[in-house]
Amino acid sequence: MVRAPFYDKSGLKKGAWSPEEDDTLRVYIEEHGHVNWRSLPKFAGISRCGKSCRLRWTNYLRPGVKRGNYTQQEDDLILKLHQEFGNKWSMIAAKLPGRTDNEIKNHWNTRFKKLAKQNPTSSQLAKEQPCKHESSPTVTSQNTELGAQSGPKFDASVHQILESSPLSPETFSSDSSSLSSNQASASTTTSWFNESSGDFWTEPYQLYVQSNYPDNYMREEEVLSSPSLTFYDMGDMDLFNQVMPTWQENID
DNA sequence: AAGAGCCCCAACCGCCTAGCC
DNA sequence: AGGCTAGGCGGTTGGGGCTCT
Repeated sequence: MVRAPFYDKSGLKKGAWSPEEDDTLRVYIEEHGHVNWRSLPKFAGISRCGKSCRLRWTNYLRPGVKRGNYTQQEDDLILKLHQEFGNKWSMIAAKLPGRTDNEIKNHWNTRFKKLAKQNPTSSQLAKEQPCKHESSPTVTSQNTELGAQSGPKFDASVHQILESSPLSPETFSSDSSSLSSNQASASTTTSWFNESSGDFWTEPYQLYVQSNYPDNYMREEEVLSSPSLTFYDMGDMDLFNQVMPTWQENID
């Protein structure tokens, strides 16, 4: 499951954490806090880099960290927040008490790969319907490229789902992703949306939103009133539409 | 039963940003 | 203003466990 422990050139331990190391780190942080991660391992007597300690603490040892089994509310909320924030896992995690960005990221990746695989209609749609981002030449060329590179149907459906994701073009390209480059393509995407017609695209977003979250979750109105709910949120409705039925079935 | 392939997730890596000098 | 450092973030990888054949 995890990498086998080993020591790097500088003598720092890497790979899986032992229970003893966990205890040492937990006890030290509970007693002294974590003012300086870089010097923490030295004072705590752990042969790890500070970064590794921070990660272990935030993702595993920190009190209140929930593990496994996502509730339907959490799944729904992750979907919703991903529409707003894209792959900003830390921002999504901030709205999900007890969940870490790393865990949500893993959950999203594995869950959506699985769902995309289970939903053959999405790959069918990719063939039969023009890509909704077609107005963007850059994205279109990338789609073609990706389609050629990846053979299996599975990949096509995954790509289609992820293309609908806010950051998808850049995320899937070989270039590094950035918000600004996404925002740069906003105008083309928006123009596509404005030109489109049909019930689906005019359906209110609320249709897909459950309003019965506990108070500690982000409230629906908070999401809807968010100024960042712009072009890509509506673009992501495609993703939502494809995945939600399967998602719900799996949960039920 | 056993080998192959896939899934899942902890951990790592590289980059970016904020803060300090 | 520019360089340095530490912390944080998102993407990727490694490998044990699970499922399939």
